[in-house]
Amino acid sequence: MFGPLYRQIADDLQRQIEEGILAPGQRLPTEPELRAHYGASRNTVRDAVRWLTTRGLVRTKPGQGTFVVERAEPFITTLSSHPETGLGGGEGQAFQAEVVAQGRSPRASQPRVSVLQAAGVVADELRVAAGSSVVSRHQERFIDGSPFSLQTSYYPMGLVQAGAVRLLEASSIHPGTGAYLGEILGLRQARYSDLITVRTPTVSETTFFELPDSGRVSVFETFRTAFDAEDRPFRLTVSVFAADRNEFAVFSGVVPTEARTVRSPRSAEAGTGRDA
Amino acid sequence: MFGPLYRQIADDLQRQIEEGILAPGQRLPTEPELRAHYGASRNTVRDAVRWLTTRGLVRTKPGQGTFVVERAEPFITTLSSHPETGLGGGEGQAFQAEVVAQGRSPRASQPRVSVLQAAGVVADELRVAAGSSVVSRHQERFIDGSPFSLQTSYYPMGLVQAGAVRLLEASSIHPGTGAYLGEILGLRQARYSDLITVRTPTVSETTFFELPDSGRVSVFETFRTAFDAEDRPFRLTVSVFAADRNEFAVFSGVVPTEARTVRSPRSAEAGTGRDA
DNA sequence: GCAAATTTGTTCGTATGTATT
DNA sequence: CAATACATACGAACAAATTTG
Repeated sequence: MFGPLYRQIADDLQRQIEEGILAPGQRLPTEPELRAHYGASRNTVRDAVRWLTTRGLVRTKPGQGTFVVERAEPFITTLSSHPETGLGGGEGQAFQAEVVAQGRSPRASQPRVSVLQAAGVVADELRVAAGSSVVSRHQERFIDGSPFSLQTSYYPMGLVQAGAVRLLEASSIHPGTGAYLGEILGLRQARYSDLITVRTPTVSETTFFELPDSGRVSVFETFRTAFDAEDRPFRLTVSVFAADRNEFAVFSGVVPTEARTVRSPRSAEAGTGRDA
Repeated sequence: MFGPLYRQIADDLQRQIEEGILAPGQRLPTEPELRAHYGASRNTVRDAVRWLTTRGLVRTKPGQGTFVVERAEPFITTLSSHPETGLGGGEGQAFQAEVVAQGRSPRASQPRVSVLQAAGVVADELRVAAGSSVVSRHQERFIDGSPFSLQTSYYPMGLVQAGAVRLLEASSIHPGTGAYLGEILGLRQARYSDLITVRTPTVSETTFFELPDSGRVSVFETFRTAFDAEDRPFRLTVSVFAADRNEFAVFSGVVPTEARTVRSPRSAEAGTGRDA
């Protein structure tokens, strides 16, 4: 046996978790029990448990115990546009449809609408002057009751002045904001570009997604800029997803409709030539 | 003042880092110095430093000290296909071109070629029987000398039997494997699908990417399945990237060539309505 | 509703080991 | 080899959260 004692204990517990001896959701032995079992001090067994916590294998709850984490079945969002609707994953109607298609149940909060001054990415992507007004529409989204995404769309105030006054309504626009803009202004989403990043969550995101306080789970942040037929940007949508329960699919080229299904590769990890 | 003492110390150090009082690369005060400064025990200042370590703000080096981490400029990989070449980011020639276009310097190791039995995702995606032979071509990629990605492509052995014997060569295939398959077998990549996931790194990935041992930085894993004109899969490419220095872009719809540039939104984060 | 028991969280102290300069 | 700096390990006490009686 080699390495520090706390690592040996952590490795042994990790092995038990991976072999299913300690099943997901199950409580680990308490600190005094581990202490007796491994003949180590309390601080050392706590170091071992912390090692597992940092790697997301277990979660400690004060007053209750330490539990093996249960991994949620990842939800797959399609980022490329659907051939017919031109809509990509996560957007209004596409979100609802995609969730239902995966046999799960979507819910979205009423939008929180505000008018603010464009700055940073918002001004850059919408190509408006910094300080000019933009409409922000923010929604919280849930799947099967669990927090799924935080989404904020920004529209230049010019769209409202041109007649799209419902952008300021603090309620969902049926059948969809895109359709509404097409109807009122003849605006058509000709293309869009997505940028996907991963970063550490903010405090409010940690709260919303119920992430562990360790900073271990990061969030996906996608920036989607939509362009009209004249290639002018008219919307920026910033979405945030928890990285531990979301995956993204992208299709390129002509895709037969029946082929547009994906499943997570996680359930069948063997055979990729990875090490253990 | 509220919260545990170690958090107060950690928050104060974090503030100093964010305000630039402690610049990237700079050494933090030593444990005895922090101990004197904050009037806390050594274990407590160590808890504070660990808090920062877990969140990736600092890095401890035995015998040297604790240092503020320097964040590498993120590299952006385009996942959607290029209108002309049909190639997506990360693939052979596209990788070289994209890196150079961002003003950086690419390098790839010679491929490690092996023949193995298909299993799991590989068998599923290539639609071959589990246990049948597949060719695996593995490469390590570097940008500006830093480890960038681990990439493994899997081809059904049937392609070799049909005449594409160079797939077994343990050297790069010029001008590209895709072009070679087109030349020899008339195989054309009509479409592909990508799946993007984030997971914790394996041990060998931690070594290759020189990731902190804290398990904090996760890796992107992309699964790209390429299909021919008859919509049969002929290649699966699994790529792994460090999540702390990579981003992905996706373009949909008709995209003017001059619009196909992206920059990271990280440098201009203000104005997205996020909290601090 | 309250009190006791259980379980993890925080903080101190001390000693020794390992890596680097 | 010596000095410096972080890593590991032990012990002890009290606090906070939760469940149970």
